[in-house]
Amino acid sequence: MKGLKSTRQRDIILDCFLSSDRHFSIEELYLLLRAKHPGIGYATVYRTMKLFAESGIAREIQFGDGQSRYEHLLEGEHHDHLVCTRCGAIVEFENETIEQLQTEVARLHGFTIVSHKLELYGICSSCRS
Amino acid sequence: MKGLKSTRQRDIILDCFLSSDRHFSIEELYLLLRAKHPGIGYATVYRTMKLFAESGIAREIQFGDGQSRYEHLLEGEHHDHLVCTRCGAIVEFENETIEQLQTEVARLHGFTIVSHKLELYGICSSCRS
DNA sequence: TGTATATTGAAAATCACTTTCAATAACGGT
DNA sequence: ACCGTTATTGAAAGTGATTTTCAATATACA
Repeated sequence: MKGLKSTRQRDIILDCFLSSDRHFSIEELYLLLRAKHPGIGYATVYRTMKLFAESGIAREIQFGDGQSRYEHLLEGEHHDHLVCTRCGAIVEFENETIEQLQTEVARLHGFTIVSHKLELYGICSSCRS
Repeated sequence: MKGLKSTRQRDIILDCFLSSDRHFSIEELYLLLRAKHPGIGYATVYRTMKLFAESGIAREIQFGDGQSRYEHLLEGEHHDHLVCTRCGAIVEFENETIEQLQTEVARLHGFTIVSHKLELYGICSSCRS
């Protein structure tokens, strides 16, 4: 891993983080970790996830609920999110056409895009029925 | 204004907010206000902007810098943002095709969209040169 | 194995907001 | 204009998420 020491805590956190597809908040991850490994500190989870984000293993996302969440970031993969505002369900999607249009819009305004954030908020089918 | 009492403070804040096209953070707005009107309190600015957002005069936006910002919200108007990560410049844009594609993506996943957030982060032309 | 350096956990600190509460100001009726 | 009711205000205290501090401990490498 990119210049990071391998420590017991980091191994445990990475393991837990990778073993689920959830979009973890630190709080959730911390509680889950504590269940199996009572010794791990709050600050360590924060620090470690931040580190993972910096080294490209994880991506930090915010859905406006006041907490940062982290998701896996696989090589070169990119996706956006659909968020159900009723039950909190999160669906990932990719749309190449939208991405192209974004680049085009940016170009028209003289910007070179580095990254983007697209989130669609709505009601999922099970909440609607 | 929608059931809101007109007070000296609200008039001043609204005036200041509307007199600029900036995407104000509360902090910025507060400091600007203090210059002319030393008596206005921090909490009042927070409360008032939140109120403006609820009554449809302003829209709250977040660019991931940890602070909420507010922009004017004109009747039924909607736009997204290009943000320069170097100088912080913000450009607004609209793209009907992207909006349509979003609705389509949501439909495919069984979602009914209520709102969305699209932000493009990059480097603007003057920062690039 | 020794040692320089990084990491850890607990607690305190910070940051952006929100709430509390007593004082003050608006609004509506008279 | 005056009064009473109710909303709004400012200062300070409180929140909740995240960060920092610091002494103790663990890791990597000579």
